[in-house]
Amino acid sequence: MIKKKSKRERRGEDEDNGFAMWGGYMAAKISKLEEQFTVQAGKETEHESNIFQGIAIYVNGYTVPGADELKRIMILHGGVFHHYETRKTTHIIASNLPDTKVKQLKTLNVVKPAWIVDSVTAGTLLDFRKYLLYSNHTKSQPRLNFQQEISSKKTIKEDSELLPCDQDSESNSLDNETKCKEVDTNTCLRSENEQQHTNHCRNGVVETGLRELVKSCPDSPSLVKSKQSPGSSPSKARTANPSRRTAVEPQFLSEFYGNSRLHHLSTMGAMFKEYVAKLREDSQGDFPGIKRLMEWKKNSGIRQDLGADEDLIDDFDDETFMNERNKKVPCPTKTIMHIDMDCFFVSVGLRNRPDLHGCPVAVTHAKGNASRVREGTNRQYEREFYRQRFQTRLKQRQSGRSGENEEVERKSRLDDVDENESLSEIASCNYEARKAGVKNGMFFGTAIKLCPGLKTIPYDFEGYKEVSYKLYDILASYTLEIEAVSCDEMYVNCSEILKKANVTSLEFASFLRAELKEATGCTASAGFGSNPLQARLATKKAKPNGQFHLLPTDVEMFMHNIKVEDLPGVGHSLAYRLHAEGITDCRDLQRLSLASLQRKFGNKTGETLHQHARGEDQRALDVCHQRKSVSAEVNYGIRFTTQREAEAFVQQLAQEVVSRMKQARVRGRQVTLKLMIRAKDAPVETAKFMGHGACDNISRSVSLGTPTDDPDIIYREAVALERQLKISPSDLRGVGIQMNRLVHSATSGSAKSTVLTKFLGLKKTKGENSEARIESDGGKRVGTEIRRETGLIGEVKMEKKRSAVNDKMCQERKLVEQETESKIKSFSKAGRTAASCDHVVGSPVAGKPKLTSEESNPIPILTPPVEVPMMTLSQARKLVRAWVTSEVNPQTCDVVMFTNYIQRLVLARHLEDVDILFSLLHRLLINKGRPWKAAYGTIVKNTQTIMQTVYGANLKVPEFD
DNA sequence: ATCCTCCCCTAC
DNA sequence: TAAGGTAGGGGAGGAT
Repeated sequence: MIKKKSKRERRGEDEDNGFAMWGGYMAAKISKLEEQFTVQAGKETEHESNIFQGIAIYVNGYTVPGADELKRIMILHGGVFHHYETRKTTHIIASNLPDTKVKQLKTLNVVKPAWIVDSVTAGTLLDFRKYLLYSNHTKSQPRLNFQQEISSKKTIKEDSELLPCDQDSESNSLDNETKCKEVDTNTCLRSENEQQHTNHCRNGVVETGLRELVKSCPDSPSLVKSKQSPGSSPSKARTANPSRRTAVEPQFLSEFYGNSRLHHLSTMGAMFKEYVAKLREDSQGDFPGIKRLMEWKKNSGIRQDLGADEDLIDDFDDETFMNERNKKVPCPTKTIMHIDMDCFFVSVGLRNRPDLHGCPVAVTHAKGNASRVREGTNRQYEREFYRQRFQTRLKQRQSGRSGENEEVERKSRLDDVDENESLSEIASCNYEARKAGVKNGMFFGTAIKLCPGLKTIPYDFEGYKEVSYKLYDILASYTLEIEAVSCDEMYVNCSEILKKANVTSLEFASFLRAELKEATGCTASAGFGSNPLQARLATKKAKPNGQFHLLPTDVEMFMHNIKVEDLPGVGHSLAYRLHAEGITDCRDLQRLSLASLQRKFGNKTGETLHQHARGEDQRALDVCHQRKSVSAEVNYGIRFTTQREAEAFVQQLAQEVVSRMKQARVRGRQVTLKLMIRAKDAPVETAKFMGHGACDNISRSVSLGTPTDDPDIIYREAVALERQLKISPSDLRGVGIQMNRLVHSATSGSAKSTVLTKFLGLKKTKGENSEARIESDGGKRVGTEIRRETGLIGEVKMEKKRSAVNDKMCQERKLVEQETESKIKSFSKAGRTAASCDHVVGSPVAGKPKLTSEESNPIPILTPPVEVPMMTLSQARKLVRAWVTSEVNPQTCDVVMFTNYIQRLVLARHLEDVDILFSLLHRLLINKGRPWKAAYGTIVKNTQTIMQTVYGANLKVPEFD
């Protein structure tokens, strides 16, 4: 991509090569930006400017562009990026913060990411006050009034002051009319201009309001949690149909991911694996932690035992000293440390809650122990269903195998909750709660019965991340022989540290844990051993807030009493099977021969059990991890009624997977679709609200000829697989897309994609489809009624052929198209044609092993691909403005580009942005001639097409008479 | 034997 | 109400 880029730059801009985007202005702007990034790609550390001199940001939560990108921008332009908020942080960047969080961030400036982006675009540091996410009057009256007003009139309107602050004031009141969105009447409401001006620079607030409003339009039946102040009533209208809070909603995916503990757990795990790899890459080989440790050791005087530094360790309980003698034993072999924060989520959550000190506390979404009873649910039935299926599977597995099997009772989590009690899960609970029998993963309904005094605290995902960074940063100051396990847990090869600082493992642990406590306010436990297994078991013994070194001489005895379920790799299922064999601890396990273990549990599993039972573990630390798959799946809130809804969701997932692949800089050669399907006879209404209930899991995969990160291809492959399975959409309970057989791109590490280059990258490969569509509309004047997807595809593709000879078509795009064709051919060769033109036009597919011809309905091309728009609204607005003002008549190429971008916004379900852009364009074109207005009509038409595909409805846009 | 696909299991 | 994700390992059974 970089090569192409420079070629383009040399060629100049007047050539309509598809890169000229929205006219000469665009090209000039972009090549300038690209130039910057090319330079930057070559030398990451080089500074482009010092715009952000003296600015230190901390990114809180999800932003566009993301934290990584903002970090890069900051570094590039002389600023500082903090992974967590420190005293030196000058600004917090956020797009969306709950009020409680804003309150926590009292004094600091919470600024929208557009401040950073716009400052770079402007080449100078803009006034951040215009980008404040919340002004001092967070719940300002204007907004309140605004809400009341619309609610009283049952009308939703959009404000013209949505125009970003940096815009000139050419907006006029006309906007107010044209942007009106009706809810249930045809009347539009204009709000007072004065009020709008009050709001003018509070983009965050206004946009949030808008987001909700736009979503409430009938065309996009959405339900977004309203964040209005109490008393404002629009939210009431929303709750009229509460059952719609499913994956059908455009915002579902982000809202779900934003609240899913498991999602955060996973992504943070991956994140810190990457972080360690990056630290290793960037390391200069200096480890200040070792110096600190040596200093401490020196100052702790003659006494070498741990009592030397009372201050440091008096927080720790007796566990700290439990095998104090160990420290005198020299350790000839490798020393592995396993370190793990104690009940991580709770610890982090309790940092600012001294009032809860000593109380049993759990982190959960539950607000109380009430669970609305819904018609058709039957928890006992579901529980019985799970039990029976488990037994059936067990029998299947045991058939053909020898062994006397005891019937062991298997507990279900549903056992201890009554019909109306909360099924919200406990993500983490502290040791006070554990004493009462509360466990992680338990339903709140169960937990509160076991521990009536249980206090609950909310999730704080940003807090977890912040503490994790501190944890990793501190550890990385000692060594980089680290294997990240998760956000709060890692293995560390300590051999070097102990040798260099001449300390014992437990001295190091004491020092380290005190340091961690100091830095994070949370306690950690550490275990040492000569391999990861031993270290891990040692940690288990050390917990909570302790440390333990399992010495080689003690391993044998130690292992005897370890329960099988405490061995890593032994979970519910294997533990059950072992128990059924009468094996409960490692002593039992040791009595079995390797061969018999392998016979019973499989080769590898048997061997692992055999070794682990003896405390053996040959595994080396994986310090530079490379991922093997990327996936996104949702098994919550999946309630579709139509195939179209299901496919639209698959498309969102494809997009999600792609953005993760891009971040990880990988492409995949295999697409796997994972579905959860309501089991036969399982109740339609699940016990858990929006849960998946009793399901059958199905996965189907497909190999591609070429590794891809194209959302379009992935989407089509996934949908092809889904169709093939012929599942009623209403029975779907979970959907996932996984990419396997990854190819890691070696070069892109330094050539990170940027806001604009990502955007452009898509343009270059994807321009042809939308161009075709434009041709089709412009040329044939297709009627206004909605075309069926199938017909559309055929049409589009035919038109595409014709458009290939269009002399407007740029050289480069033709080239790309050829490439695409050849790519397609290679797919066919691999036996897969879902991505090919043939398939798309609906003709039977030749040489297709899996799809029979009658199944191969054309898959709607929801092209352009659903890339999350990588340009901020503000940037897009500037470009539109520049486009219209710089050209006498619109160029086709630019129309294509703009349409493409708008379509992508629709696919990414950013209707609010689409709306704003249309209003802007409409306003700018009012006094323009016919060509411009025709172009506008074309853009609208093509947008409605994609609207139909995604939402099944048109978007209300301003029109010319 | 070895590979592939479709599971299942485990861990956080 | 509730936010049941995600990566990796491995087994069974069929294809080569």
